[in-house]
Order: sequence, then C-alpha cells, then structure tokens
Amino acid sequence: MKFDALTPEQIDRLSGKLRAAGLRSTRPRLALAHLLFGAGNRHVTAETLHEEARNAGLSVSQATIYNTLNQFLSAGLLSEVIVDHARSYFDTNVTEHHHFFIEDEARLIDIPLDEVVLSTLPDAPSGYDLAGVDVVIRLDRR
Amino acid sequence: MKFDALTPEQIDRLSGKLRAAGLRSTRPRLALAHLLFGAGNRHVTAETLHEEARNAGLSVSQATIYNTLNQFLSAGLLSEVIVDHARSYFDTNVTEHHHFFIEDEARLIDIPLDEVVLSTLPDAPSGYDLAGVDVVIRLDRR
DNA sequence: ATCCACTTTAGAATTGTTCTAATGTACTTG
DNA sequence: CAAGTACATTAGAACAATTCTAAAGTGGAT
Repeated sequence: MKFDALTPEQIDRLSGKLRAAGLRSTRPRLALAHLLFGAGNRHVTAETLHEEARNAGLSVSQATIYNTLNQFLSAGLLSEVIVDHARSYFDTNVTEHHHFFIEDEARLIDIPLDEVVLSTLPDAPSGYDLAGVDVVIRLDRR
Repeated sequence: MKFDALTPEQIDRLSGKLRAAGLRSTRPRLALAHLLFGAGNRHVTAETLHEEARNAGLSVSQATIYNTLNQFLSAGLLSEVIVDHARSYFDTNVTEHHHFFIEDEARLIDIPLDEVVLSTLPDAPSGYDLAGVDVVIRLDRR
C-alpha cells in the first residue's frame, strides 16, 4: 500500500479532506490519511500507526507521525481517547460516543452514543461549562 | 506538620491502617498517610504530594513518593483516575464514583455515584467481563 | 520557474515514571 | 534485647512516550 497505490480518486478525496481541514496535501499526510480514513473507524497510537506505515512500505519519521496525528486532532479529523497514561489513543470517529477499553490487549472498541444513556447528570459547578462527557467501560478477559 | 506533630492517637490510627493493608508502618509512610488521609477526600499527583510534603517540612525523596503512591494503590488505600496522560492522579476516595475534570486547572472533583445514573449500558463483548465504568465530565472555565 | 511559507526529518531534549544498588530501619527469633 | 533478615528509602541513572530544534525539502502562489 505505497503512495503510488492510491488511485487518483482516492487522492482527490483525501486531498479534499485535508484541504477542507486547512492542511496542505503532502505525500506523507496523504499516505497516513489513507491508512487512517481508508476503511471504517479506527483507533491508533503513534506506535501502531508508525508500524502500519512501515508495513505498507512508507518511510515516515516518528516525528511526522506525531506531528500528523496532532495536526489531524486539532483540525478535527481525529479525536483523542484518554484511557491509559502510557500512550495516546486517536480515534477516527469524531462524533460523540463512548468506549470499551480492554487493558490487557491495549484495545479500544467504540460504543455508539445511544447505547449509553445517562439519565441523570450533575450540574457543572458554578463558573464552569460542561465540555464533554466520557464514559469508559473497562473490560477484563473472562 | 512534621512527623513529630502527629499525636500518638493519629499515629495509632494511621499505623493500623497501614498494617491492615499489609504495609509496614514506617516514618515516611506515616507522614504521607497523614497528608493523604488526614482530612477528607483528596486528589493528588506525585508532584503535588511531594510539594505538600516539602512544605510540611518532610524530606521524602521523589522515589518514595512514587513507591508509596503505588503501594497504597495496590493495597487499595488509593484509587487512580485516568483523565490526562501527562500525569497520574490518585484519589483517596476508593469507593465507586465519578469525576469532574477541569483541564485548565489540572483539578479533579468527585461526583457521588448516585449523581450519575446510567440507565442503559451495552453488554460486554463476549469473552469479556465488565471491570469498571468510569465517567469523566470535562469542564471549561466559563 | 522562483520564492516563501509550511513540512519533514534525524536526533537531541524533555517529562513523568521506574529501576538500581547501596544504605537504613522495622520486626522476628533466639 | 541483640543480631539477623527482609523490607524501605534514597540518589541518581535509566526509560519510554512525546516534543523540540534547526536544517533540508516541498507545495503552491506568483
């Protein structure tokens, strides 16, 4: 899955996505965007994405992996999931939703928003606004 | 609030708590236990606890802060809250509950369990057991 | 085609945390 | 209650994830 393997249509689509987010369409960004957004929702860490890139025959530096993930995050193309302070997890699903986290496997699974119903929530303390509600369901292997 | 400032009653109480948790009652552990469990529920990071200890005239090494927090955690005297991958937060409230997190101030506030009602939860994927549900409500200064 | 701002990169730096191994201290046992 | 031993504490080194630096490269406006 080298850069050359992308069809002009794929390039146009990803390029457009980058542009729309205010980012230049560069070769490394296109390739990483293809890995990230090419098929369904994904969860990656800098390390897993870097390895995937290497396996796909791409040579991108670690710094670019970090830069790109952070740029995509600020641009709203990715969201971040905080479940583990050893590693940052990035999620291609940027709509509001929740997560299962399997610690043993360092693996995340999305939970659609409607599968978690919060029927009672406390008011935000005065002087503060609610910025988001994260529900993480931790799982153990049976 | 030096070690000498602890009354024999306080020492007995904290000592008992450490023993009950299977930990030797040592001078640094007693002092840190006093800071942690001396008054109401607390949230600390290694850094805030270390500073508090220094302010209290205690000289405990950074390594002891980390060792002690981790030992208290394994012993069930503390719980850990994962809201930020920059820092580990420890909570003296070891009962099930949830949190407000004010990112700007790096500050946590407990939410009693009954103030968050999860009326619908997804089933754990097959092969896995539910290990815990963490709800974090992120707040912004208005 | 040229230029300029933005990107990428290798490697150094930084940060929170853990490890190492030497010294010190609580507790057991004789 | 002395001595031994298992556990604690420590300073500093090591570590892992991430960010920074500054030099070389590239996209795209002109």
